[in-house]
Amino acid sequence: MAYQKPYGMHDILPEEQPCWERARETFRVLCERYGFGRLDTPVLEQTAVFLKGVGEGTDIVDKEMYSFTDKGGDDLTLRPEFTAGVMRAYLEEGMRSRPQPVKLASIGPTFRRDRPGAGRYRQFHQVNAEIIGTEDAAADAELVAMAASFGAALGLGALRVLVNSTGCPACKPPYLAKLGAFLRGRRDRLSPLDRERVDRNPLRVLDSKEAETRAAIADVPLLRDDLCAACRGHFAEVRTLVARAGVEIEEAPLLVRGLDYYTRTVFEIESAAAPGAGTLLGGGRYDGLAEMLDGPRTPGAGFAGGIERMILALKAVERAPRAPRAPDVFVAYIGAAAKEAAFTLAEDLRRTGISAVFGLGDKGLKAQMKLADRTGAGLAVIVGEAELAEGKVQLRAMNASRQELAPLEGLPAALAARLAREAP
RNA sequence: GAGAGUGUAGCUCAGUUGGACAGAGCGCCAGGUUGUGGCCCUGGAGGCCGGGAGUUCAAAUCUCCUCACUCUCCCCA
Repeated sequence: MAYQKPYGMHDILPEEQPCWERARETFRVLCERYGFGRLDTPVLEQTAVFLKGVGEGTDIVDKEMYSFTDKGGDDLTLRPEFTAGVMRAYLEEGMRSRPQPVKLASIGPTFRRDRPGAGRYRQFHQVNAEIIGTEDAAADAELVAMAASFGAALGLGALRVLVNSTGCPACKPPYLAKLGAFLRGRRDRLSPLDRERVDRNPLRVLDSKEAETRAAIADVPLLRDDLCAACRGHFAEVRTLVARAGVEIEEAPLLVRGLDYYTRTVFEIESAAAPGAGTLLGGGRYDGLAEMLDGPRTPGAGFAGGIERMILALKAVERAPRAPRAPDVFVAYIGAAAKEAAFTLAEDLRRTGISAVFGLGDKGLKAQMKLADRTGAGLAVIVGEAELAEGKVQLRAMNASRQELAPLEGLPAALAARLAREAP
């Protein structure tokens, strides 16, 4: 093979597109229903947007970004996530002067240079929704409910919705000090990997999957018990509202997320049926993000979902994915003299709104009919020189193997009527 | 970044203790019907056996390196 796709990236072939369209369309409908406006930001941002927004010290910034200097000397980075760029746009485009909060939804490719695995790619696609400009716990609740609805509407089956609060600048630092002291006290009982994390990123030790660590920290102090009154109340309201919305949640006191900007609510949704697919959707509140980007204090919350992962989960639940849409009509012809008339007919059909595939390739009728069969078209129009002389064509119903003569004149309109009648 | 496994035609895979031109099924193309698909029959195209180096009289088969994929870990979507 001469050339290969970049490591960890993938081609999305035509037969996979129905799943993708379903994911995109489901998200679009949901955004409309929840009142989100669509925002498209550049795939590239100034590197500083992510350095400041996502945070130095996070895995994403330290080792997973695709950064480069362009020919003009600008430091640019392929977005590893949406939120920082969306906030940058919110600030730069003056969205502070719109009615608050502003609800923004995005969808597109994101890039992280980590080790590829199942449902994990270096270029992957996310859906993203942000509510910027309010601290209201109802915003958090709405996002959790929306993320869960998205999974349900896609048909992902049973989901686990994990929710936690990571506190605020008032209650988190004291807790971190307490946690650090606790962990340092039993550093020798932690796994080697977690020993290093004690100083670098103590919160991450909490959701460690290493057995020895889990055993060692069974009685670790939880932030849940040390939240300040405001955070405690906020978290309680989020849980109540989500529950009222009929979404079942699990409190996950050990859940932390790897991005610096999270405050208060964090949540993750995974498939109960396909736990191997990893986190399907995840998000939380980021009241400090705007200030990290040198903007005025602006609260916000959001979530992102990995489309590849959701499709993976979808396939685990439903094994007969929708087939790509077949054309309505295949247009075949016999003899060079009929080619022009057939080609013109195909164009006329398309202008009438009928999907038509023309028998490309100067093939014989047999080969064209075989192609017609493979495309799945329900109807074939055969333009033959003999019939053409009388202004007629053959109209063949592929499934029924029946065919009849039909006038070429007005055929598009006649077929449109016929297809409308046969449609469910 | 760490560990393990896999890599033969577009796809799914055979290929015996290293031995002569590398195979099957499906798919693709063509013919069997001057102008008709699905089933059947016949034929054809398509592989430097992931790539490179080495061992050997001889390598798809053994060794090393490299690339890609899969699965854990890490991290997350």
